[in-house]
Amino acid sequence: MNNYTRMLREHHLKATPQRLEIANALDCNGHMTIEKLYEVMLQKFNSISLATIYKNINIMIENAFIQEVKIPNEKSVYELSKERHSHVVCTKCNAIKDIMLDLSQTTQLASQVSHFKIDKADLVLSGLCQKCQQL
Amino acid sequence: MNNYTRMLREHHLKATPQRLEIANALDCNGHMTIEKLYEVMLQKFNSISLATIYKNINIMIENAFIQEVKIPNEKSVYELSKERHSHVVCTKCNAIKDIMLDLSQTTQLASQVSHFKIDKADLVLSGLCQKCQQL
DNA sequence: CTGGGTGCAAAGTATTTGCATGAAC
DNA sequence: GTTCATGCAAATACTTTGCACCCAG
Repeated sequence: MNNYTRMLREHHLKATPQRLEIANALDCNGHMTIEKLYEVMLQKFNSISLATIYKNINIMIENAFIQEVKIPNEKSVYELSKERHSHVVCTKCNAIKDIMLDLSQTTQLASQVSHFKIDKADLVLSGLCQKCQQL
Repeated sequence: MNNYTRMLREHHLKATPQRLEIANALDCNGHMTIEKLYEVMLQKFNSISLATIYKNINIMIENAFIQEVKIPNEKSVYELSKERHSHVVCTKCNAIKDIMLDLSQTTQLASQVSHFKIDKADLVLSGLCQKCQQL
């Protein structure tokens, strides 16, 4: 039993070939739009349906196997669930990078000011990646 | 010439009655979905078209008169442009609160780690508002 | 076996576009 | 007067659903 099979089962998901490939694609590419994922999946399953992609993305989100990342001015991308992290995106080439930042201070302060009980912080930083700065 | 007229013109937008009402609605309600905005607009303009809403929302975003706020698991909301701020959202009742947080340290650190030139930080904190915590 | 996943087609929802008319400046 | 906004209808894009068949466990 391979890794992805185990990972899927831990999230109460049957390990079908299609799902294994979604897991693999997201693992290799880091962040993918639905569109891009469909494109990649078509190479392995020439008759896969977009409906299958959507159904799987949805159930995988429900079961916390993957996460949706909403990005300003761009389509959402999806990534395998992992340790909490933030995202840096390039507004020119759309590159996306994961970044570990300690937001506990900020979150705590926000909690005091707003009187909310906060349990999640989604931060997306936008700018220019190293390459695009040079152009 | 009223305030909204001036504000619209500063953003190179003609001040039509429909646009003035969009500005007013967003100003009064703080954050609105397309759907909610359409609903409110219908009360003042019984034959307004959804297309008009979309066209205006889009051009207002292009001209930085308003901003889109993308929220995890929810529809996007729109707000008048103002000083940079973060958002706290209640996962139970969907309330949204603006909050001023200093993210300069975080942004600077992110910049060093990622080698990106960062010019924007979008932070959405999710949790329970004061009321929903008590239920 | 049995429950649930797949692909297909169709339906549903969301958003954009083209065009004739009308209003802002 | 000229430019651009509006409303309507149609087109396009995006996402979900129903169903017959098939596969993972």
